Amino acid sequence: MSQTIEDICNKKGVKLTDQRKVIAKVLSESKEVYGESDHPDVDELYQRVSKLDSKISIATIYRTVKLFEESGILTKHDFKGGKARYETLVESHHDHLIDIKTGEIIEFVDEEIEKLQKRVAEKYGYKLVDHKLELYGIKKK
Amino acid sequence: MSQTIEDICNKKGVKLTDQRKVIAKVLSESKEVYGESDHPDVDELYQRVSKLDSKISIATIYRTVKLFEESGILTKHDFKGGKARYETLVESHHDHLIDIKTGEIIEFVDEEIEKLQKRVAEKYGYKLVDHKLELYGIKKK
DNA sequence: CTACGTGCAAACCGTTTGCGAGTCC
DNA sequence: GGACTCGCAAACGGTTTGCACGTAG
Repeated sequence: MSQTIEDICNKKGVKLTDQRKVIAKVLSESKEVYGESDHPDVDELYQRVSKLDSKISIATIYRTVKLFEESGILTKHDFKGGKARYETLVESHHDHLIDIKTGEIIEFVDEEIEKLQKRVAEKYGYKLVDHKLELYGIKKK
Repeated sequence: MSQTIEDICNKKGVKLTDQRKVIAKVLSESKEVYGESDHPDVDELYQRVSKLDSKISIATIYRTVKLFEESGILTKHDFKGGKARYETLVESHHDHLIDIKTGEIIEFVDEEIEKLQKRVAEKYGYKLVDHKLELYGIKKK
């Protein structure tokens, strides 16, 4: 049922080169290997990819990541700290709760907030096409 | 009642040099001159400042903007597009609705969303210390 | 004299790009 | 052959920083 990155590439006519296959593999393994809330930046991806094929350049990572983003495989996040971070797109949309101490990320969905956002946009005469909600918190002991 | 940027600097022990006074002036005039939803980036600030004193370097703008941010005078936003944009801190918190066509920014507050955010954080055992909500929309005709 | 602020230019860092070489059809 | 992809190194753009020179106390 769930389609692989390779499936999506085929469907969209994106050529699957060896390098892209390696990157796709790293991406699809991300969540399993590195935890559910894995949001690697390009540098991290580069390092993970390098273990499988040390010949792949960081420029290719950048190009592929952009390509995958345009194909709807990845989403890009500009969290605090300059570096863009990526995650594989899942069918269900979610927002992020970020631990300001550890950087740990928790994904969540809140239907009520979603609805309210739409309503706010409409109140100002806009059609909501996208949104970003980030909560920053400290873990209670 | 409302304190000026200079007041805040005095209170915090931030030395008010000539350059900083000019930058403070530009900032406090921002909303009046350029509209309520003025969120200039460093480059824009530099240009506005240059009109008053062309000797002030862009490095000083960067340093002052960072200083003011730390003093709670400005807030920094990392909207889409690489450049950081700033706005003078107002007592009432608000979020942003951004027109993806024109870049126009509408500020809004929604108490209900605020409350829900707090609740979500708590659900995961976190104390909410900050948040960012950006809505991206298209104007309806 | 000491501490700090500034202007300038160089460095920095994440990201993009031009180019020559390679690959697939 | 033509279109595309890659690795490399250079370029880019926003931001920071080292340094020499003020300037204030």
